[in-house]
Amino acid sequence: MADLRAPRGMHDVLPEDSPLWRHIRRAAERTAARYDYHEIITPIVEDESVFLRAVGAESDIGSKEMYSFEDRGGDRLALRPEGTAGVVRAYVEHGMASRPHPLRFWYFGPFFRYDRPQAGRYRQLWQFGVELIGDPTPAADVEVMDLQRSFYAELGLTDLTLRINSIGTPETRRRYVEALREHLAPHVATLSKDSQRRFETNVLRILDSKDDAGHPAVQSAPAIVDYLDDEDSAHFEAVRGYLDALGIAYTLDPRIVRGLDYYTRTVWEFEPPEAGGQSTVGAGGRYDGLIQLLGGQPTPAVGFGSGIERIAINLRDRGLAEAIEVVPVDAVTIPLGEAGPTAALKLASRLREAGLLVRNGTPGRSLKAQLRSAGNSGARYALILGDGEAAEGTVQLKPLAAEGDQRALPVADVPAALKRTP
RNA sequence: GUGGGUGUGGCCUAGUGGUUAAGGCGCCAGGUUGUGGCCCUGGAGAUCGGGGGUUCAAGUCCCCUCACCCACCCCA
Repeated sequence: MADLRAPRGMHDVLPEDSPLWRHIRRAAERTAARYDYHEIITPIVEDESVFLRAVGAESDIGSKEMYSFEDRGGDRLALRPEGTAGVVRAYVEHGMASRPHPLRFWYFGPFFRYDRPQAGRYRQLWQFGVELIGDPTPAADVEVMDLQRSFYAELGLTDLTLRINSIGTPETRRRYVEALREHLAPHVATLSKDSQRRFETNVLRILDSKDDAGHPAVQSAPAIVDYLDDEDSAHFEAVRGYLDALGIAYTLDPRIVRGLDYYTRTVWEFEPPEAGGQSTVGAGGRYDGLIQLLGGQPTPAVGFGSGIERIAINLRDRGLAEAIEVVPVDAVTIPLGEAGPTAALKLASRLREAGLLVRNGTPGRSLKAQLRSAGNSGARYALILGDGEAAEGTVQLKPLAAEGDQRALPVADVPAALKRTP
C-alpha cells in the first residue's frame, strides 16, 4: 500500500476514466449553449462569509462541512461547498444588475464538503449547474428544469423521475414549521431517536426520515403547499401547468424541504427510479432572496446543481459508459537502428501537422516489443523506420487494426495513405 | 458524528497456527541477427494496511489504530 494517497473522500480521475468525464462535460456545454446560457468561472475559494450568508450558518454545510481556513494575511476563506453563492457574489460585485435581464449562467467544476464519504458522496465533488437571474416568472423555473432534463436526456438518462414541491417564502416556512411541530408534538415519544432530535433542531427533516416514513403521524402531517399564500400558490400552479404543457412527467413530493436556507417557492430533484442512499442526481430551486442577502438589489433567480460523480454512476449502471467513443491512434512509429529515431521523430511530427494522431515509438526496444505495444494501443498502422528505410527515404507501412498488407512507401506518401476513410 | 463489512505484489484472488506467501491478469525480456495479436519459457514486483499482544511458531487468534466500502445522518 502506498504511504502517500489522495486525501480522504477525494479521487483521481485516471486517463481511463477521463473519456466518461469529458463526455459528461461536453453534454453539459452543448446543452447550456442550446438554452443560451454562458459559462461563468468563479474562484474555488471565497471569503467564508459568502457561503455562511448564502447557505446559512445554521445549516450543516455552513456549520460543519466547510473547508475553512485563514490565509497568511489573516482572511477567513473557504473552499466552495456549492456553486450558487459564488455566482451571485460575482453578479453583485460586477454590477450585473445594470445588464439587460434575465442573465443566464452555467458552471462546471469541483466543490468541497467535509463529510463522511460513502457511495456517491465525496469530499471533493464536481457539479454542473446553471443560474437564471432576473426572471420571476414560473416559465423561468420550467426552463431551468427543462434544461436539466435535456442534459440528462442527451446522456441517455431518460428514466430519471422529477419530483417537485413549493416551499413558499421564509414566512410560509415559519408558519408551516410551527404547524408541523404542533402536529407532531403529541407523537414525539413514538418517533425514532433521530427524529426526536430533529424535532428540536430541524423539524422539516422528520418528513424525510427513513425510519419514520411509515409512521402515521408523519403520513398525516400537513403539507407545506397548503400553507402557501395566494401568489406562491399561483406560481406553483403555473409551474405545473407549463410542465404538463411540455409533457414533462413529475410527481408532487411534499417532503422535499432542502437544507440550504436560500431556496424559495419551487424546489425539485431528479432521481433514478431505484432510489438508494445518495441517489439524487441533481436538484434545483428558486432563490428569490439570496441576491439581496449577498448585498444586491432584491432580484429573483432560479437554478440547479447536478453531481457529476452521480451521473457517472448512473451511466455506468445502465451500461451507457462503454459506448463512449475514443478516437483511435492513427499510427505508431517504430524506430530501429541508428537512423530510425531521427526519421521517426521527423515523420511523426509531419503527420501530426497533417492532423493525424500519432504516437512516437521508443527507440532501443526490440521490433517485437515495439509491435506488441503498438498493437495494444489500438493503432491503425505501424510505421517501421530503420537504417535501410532512412537511407532511401521510405517507411514500412504495416496495418495493425486496418485492412491490407504491409508495404514500403516513400515518406512523402504516408499522410495520404493514413487518411481516414469515412 | 453513529453503526456494520473489508484490508494479501499495479489489479483480481488462494492460503485447516507450522519450511523460502501460491495462482491468474497486467508489465518486462526471450523463443537466433527486422514483424504484434495465439502459444511457450524466464524475470521484476508483497516488510500479508500499521502498531501492540498471545504462542516454540501469526497472513491466520486477541486488542488498538488507520484506510476503503456500505448504511444512518446530511446533501446535489
